[in-house]
Amino acid sequence: MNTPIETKPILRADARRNHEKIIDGARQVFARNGALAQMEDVARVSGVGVGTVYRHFPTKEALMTELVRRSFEAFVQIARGALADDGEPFDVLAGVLRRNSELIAGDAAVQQAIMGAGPEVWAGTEPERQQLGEISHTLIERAQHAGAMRADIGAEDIPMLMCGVCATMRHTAPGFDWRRHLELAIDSLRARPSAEEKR
Amino acid sequence: MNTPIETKPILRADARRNHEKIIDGARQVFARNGALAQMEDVARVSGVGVGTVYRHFPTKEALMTELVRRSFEAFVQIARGALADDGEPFDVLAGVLRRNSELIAGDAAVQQAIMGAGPEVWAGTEPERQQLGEISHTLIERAQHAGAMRADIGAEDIPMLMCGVCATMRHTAPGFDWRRHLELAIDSLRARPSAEEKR
DNA sequence: TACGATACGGAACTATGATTCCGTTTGTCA
DNA sequence: TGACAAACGGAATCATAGTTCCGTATCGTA
Repeated sequence: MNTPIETKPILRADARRNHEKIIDGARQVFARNGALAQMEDVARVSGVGVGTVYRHFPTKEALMTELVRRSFEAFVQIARGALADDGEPFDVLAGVLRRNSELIAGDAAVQQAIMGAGPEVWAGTEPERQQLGEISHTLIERAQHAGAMRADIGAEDIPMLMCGVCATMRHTAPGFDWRRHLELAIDSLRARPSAEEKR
Repeated sequence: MNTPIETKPILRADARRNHEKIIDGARQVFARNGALAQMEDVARVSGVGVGTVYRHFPTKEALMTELVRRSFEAFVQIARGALADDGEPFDVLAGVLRRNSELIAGDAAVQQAIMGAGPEVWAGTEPERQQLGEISHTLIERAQHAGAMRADIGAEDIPMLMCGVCATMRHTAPGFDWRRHLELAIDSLRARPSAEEKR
């Protein structure tokens, strides 16, 4: 249970180069195919052999986890930036959701991760989700304080709603429009003008 | 392209009996495991051999499609029943969503179908979705006429929102509560008391 | 009851795709 | 530049799960 000071072993130049190539290639393949991405495809698109992919990532799931984790870091950055935005608090929060949704929309693996497919991937993003939760909490409090947001909304509602929007992103049938779904979800967070008596 | 009068060949007694056993068994297995259900499991739970399952359903997907189609029939029944309900129109619609959601919550295969996993399954429920759409349309019009529902909501928004609720059902992480998600979705359909000026 | 058609069971076959293994190549350093 | 460790490539391996096949059992009928 003690952490043995994670000494990353200093990679050889070609290995370092390949590591980048693999992450770039894998991002493309996983963004398009989500968890169905195939390691052979990752290798081909990355311009290396499968063996090399496995030298850098022990399993497919570990690779996917790393990719998703990086995306979550981006979401944290965007959310963190919004903390400094002194616009109307509800709109600031809505803006974060809209911007992060645009990123999510381009990556099937991230969509699946948010939807909870794959426990390992979900667990691997714990720290980032933790941070997102704290930032959301602040943004929500501000919006509630300004009277623009329902008082009974908590930070934990946001991932749940985003999970739903992700499901719509994955749906190809006509009538499924994730941007519309997102706007409806955002509207569901708004305070109701004459509903102050909500228990 | 002509329909050759679908003469179902009159099954032998044991075959008819097995057909029921398979549907019952498959319902259990698919309800628990969704599309990950295994044909061997279906056979075992049904008390027949795999060969027999395949005699009755040509592929796993065909079996799943039939199961999901039957569930959709139940949704249609519930929705149809609501047409005769002369309660407050918005609540009538909300009631349909709540009751159908309870059914959906118990069946992973149906959740996945609604989320659009598997084009064949989705396509196989076309007639039922068609009927649901028509009924929804009526219920929505009534609620809008009563002034309780946003004017810009259409029948096609319902499956989209339900798709989102299904995603939450499948999520096991803490904080994901599909009933809460559903209530938020329902709230997003309500007319805003002082938002008559919505363009 | 005997016969032929139907239906059954489950072992065997296949396809797919993740992962491993090992002979070869490349980078680093003395 | 030579030696050795590190890293590579990709064929081979392994596991899983859908589907097929065919010898056997059962049903319906004359």
